[in-house]
Amino acid sequence: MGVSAAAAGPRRLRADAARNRQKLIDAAAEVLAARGLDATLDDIARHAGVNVATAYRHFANKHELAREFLRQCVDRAVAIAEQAAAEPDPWAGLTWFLERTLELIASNRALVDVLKHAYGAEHFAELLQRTTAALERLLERARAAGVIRADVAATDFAPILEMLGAITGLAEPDLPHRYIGLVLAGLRPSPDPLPGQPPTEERLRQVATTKGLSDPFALRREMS
Amino acid sequence: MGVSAAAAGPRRLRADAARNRQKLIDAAAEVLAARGLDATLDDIARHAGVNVATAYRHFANKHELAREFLRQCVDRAVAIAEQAAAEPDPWAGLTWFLERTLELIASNRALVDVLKHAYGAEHFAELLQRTTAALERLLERARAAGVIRADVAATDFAPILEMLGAITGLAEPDLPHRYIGLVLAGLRPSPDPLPGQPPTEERLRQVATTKGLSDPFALRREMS
Amino acid sequence: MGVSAAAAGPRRLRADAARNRQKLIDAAAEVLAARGLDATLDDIARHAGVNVATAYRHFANKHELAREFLRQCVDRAVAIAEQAAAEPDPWAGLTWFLERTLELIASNRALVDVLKHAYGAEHFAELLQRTTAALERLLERARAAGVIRADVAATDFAPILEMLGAITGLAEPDLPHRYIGLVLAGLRPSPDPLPGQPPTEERLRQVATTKGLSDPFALRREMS
Amino acid sequence: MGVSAAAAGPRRLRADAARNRQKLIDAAAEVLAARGLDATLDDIARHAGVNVATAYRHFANKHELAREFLRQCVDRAVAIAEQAAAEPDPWAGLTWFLERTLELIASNRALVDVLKHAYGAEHFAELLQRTTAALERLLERARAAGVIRADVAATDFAPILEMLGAITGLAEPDLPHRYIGLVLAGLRPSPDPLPGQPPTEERLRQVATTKGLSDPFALRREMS
DNA sequence: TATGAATGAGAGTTCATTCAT
DNA sequence: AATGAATGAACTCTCATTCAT
Repeated sequence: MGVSAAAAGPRRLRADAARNRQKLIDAAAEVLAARGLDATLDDIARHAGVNVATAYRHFANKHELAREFLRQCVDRAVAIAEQAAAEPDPWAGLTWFLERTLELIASNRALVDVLKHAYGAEHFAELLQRTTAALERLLERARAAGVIRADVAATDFAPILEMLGAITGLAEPDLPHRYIGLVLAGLRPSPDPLPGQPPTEERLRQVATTKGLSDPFALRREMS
Repeated sequence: MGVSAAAAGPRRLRADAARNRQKLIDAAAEVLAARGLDATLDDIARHAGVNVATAYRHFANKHELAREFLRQCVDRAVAIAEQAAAEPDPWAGLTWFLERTLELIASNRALVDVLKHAYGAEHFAELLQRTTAALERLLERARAAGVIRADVAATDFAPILEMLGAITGLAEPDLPHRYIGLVLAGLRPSPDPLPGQPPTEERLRQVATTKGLSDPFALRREMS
Repeated sequence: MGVSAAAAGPRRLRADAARNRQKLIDAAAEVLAARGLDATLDDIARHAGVNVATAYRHFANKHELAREFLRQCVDRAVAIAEQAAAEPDPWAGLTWFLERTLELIASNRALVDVLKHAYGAEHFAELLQRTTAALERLLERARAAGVIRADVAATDFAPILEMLGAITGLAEPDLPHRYIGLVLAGLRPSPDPLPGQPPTEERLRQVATTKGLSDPFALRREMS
Repeated sequence: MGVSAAAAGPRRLRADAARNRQKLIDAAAEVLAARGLDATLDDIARHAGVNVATAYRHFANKHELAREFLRQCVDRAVAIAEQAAAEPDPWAGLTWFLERTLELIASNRALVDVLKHAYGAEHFAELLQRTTAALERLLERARAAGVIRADVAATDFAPILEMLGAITGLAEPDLPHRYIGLVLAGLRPSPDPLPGQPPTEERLRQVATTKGLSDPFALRREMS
């Protein structure tokens, strides 16, 4: 108790600075969602009601700001997985997990959708890593209850979420819901096993870093 | 008759002009695939071995060139659907359809993947429209044979392909294959119906134009 | 004869482009002279009556434009040295060499003066290299005539010119003239030898690249 | 008496404030020497271990801080001149004067060298003014001893130092030394007088303010 | 008094697009 | 019809300087 409770993050920010920082992240969410990764930092800053230079005091560059926003998304997603794991009925938990997570994605869909290209995949991987334990517990119970096919692993949910994420927002609420249903049907016990093996965590990490260029300034220019 | 009889299509091009046009489209495919939508028209033109201004003689702007490329992809996809419909075993036909189409997507994945954000969805819709008849024949036979659930429609395949398309390329060949399997499992007959209704064609068209901004210069700038 | 006479430089420029290119170099001379290396490319371009982007078509960046201007200076200086070497009276030739060269420097003094810091020294070195032969012939004759001290070499003139260059312009014409006289007096035959040895060409080259940072973006940022 | 008696100088500073002030000047010396005039005030302040805003409490702006540093250099140079004037052998005194002064310049050469362009010349003038008396005494004795040409005046040493200063640092120690020797040889008695007259103090002052822009924000922007 | 944060005003560079040859 | 050149409009990022604590 006492003072220590407050001493959390790195380098306690001044009250107004912290406020601006969050305003920027929120603005990033909105602006990036609306206009995609090409939105200018200037616009984001204006939307936040601060000067661009202020954005640069808080984030090394445009990409860092976007990354920070994704980081907050991941935190929220992890919370969802953990809450789902606590659900008594494992199938209900799984359903709830997919729906809530996709709802989260949908609420800033354009953003996540766009960001995935530049560096979002690594966050999906991070999401998975931080989610694996909870999901595994859930799957274990589901398998025990015989409500899910035996050959699905926690790591399968990274691709599954990415797949479903791609159509989240296709139409406000109902359409994606239909395909969550389709996927859930595919997860039911079945005599025909799924082809291949679930991806290893290592593999997902590779995929993420291959797809979302870690250095967004890589591959440029041609033969000139 | 005479020469004029041949001049059917939109403004018969001189042989070399037609060649340049296709060179540009091919270059677009390669360059956009490698560097994404941000690749400059100048680079694409250089890659094609022509001058930028020449590109502008053929395409109103950068976006039209990209669209033209997508149009050619759609043509190839339609051909796949029609061939699938001719397959005697309907389930095999369906499987083959999904695999071939995703293979097509994968082969210029980076491109399609990237373009989807800016104006690709409308092409998925177009793909669907031009595919519906063939797919419907296939589904009809599958339903009759009892190998597929009754509540799936041809229009469901637009979202399904978009979903699977999102992970095509996640890892060279096998990983996507696993989730095609998952989706196919979900398509098998089942007592639990899918939630909601298949999208109408009209709806898919709306979705497409909402998502892929028809005017890429829309929603720009703010209160300035 | 014939067409070939015209085919000189690298990549024959279109007439107007060549004109613009020279306008830019001239503008650079004036603007850099007046405002130093910090003058903006935008100002230079405006002064030349063209758009900044046009400047970028001709020069990779601000530094290349400045370098190009210096290159032209060096050419003119080399011509002076060669003309001086042709002078029958070696002492008169030497005097003439120093005066003309410094006059040249003075005429865009602020520029040279400023540029020296960033990358000019390398041009002084180049100047020397391309001048050495002519100067050496001149010195040889002067030594033979006994009008100059024996221990001065052609390579000494790089530092000497830099020294005198530093005060060229201190006041229009006469003041520098006085110190050219002082240096010439110091070059007269004398029983006391100069300390040390004349610099080797190799050494001058090192000095030049040490002083004028070849990579102007080197040494930046600190411990952050 | 009492506290007030001590408050003589310009606004007696609190002990810690005075310490910060000097820390800033020292940091300026180091940082400007290392990175040139373009070093940011922020970096200088960080190097000094204080905040930028603190720098602004002490100095009106970046340029004032740089000037202050130069002022301290001048003080040290004046001390050298006075010590040289006390040397019994006038030629040895002169030699010692040039060498020590250039050593001083060399030790923060990059700095002096860079600063000269922006506003340093005025300090050379100030240096001269405060040095003239001592130098004149030295020259008087040298002329009397017949070891120096009769037509050199104390005011000639401003340009001479600037000249030599320009190559100080060309290579660590020896190269400049060689040209000090050259200049000293030129100062020896000679039948041929130097061209022109030594500059008047008035003139040097003009030169200084012409060259080192007193208002660094002068001549900016163009016809816009 | 000293600090952390904020800001306005560029600077350099790039690109889609249009003109002149 | 095709090219080389030109342009205007941005965009990212930096810095000297000023507020608010």
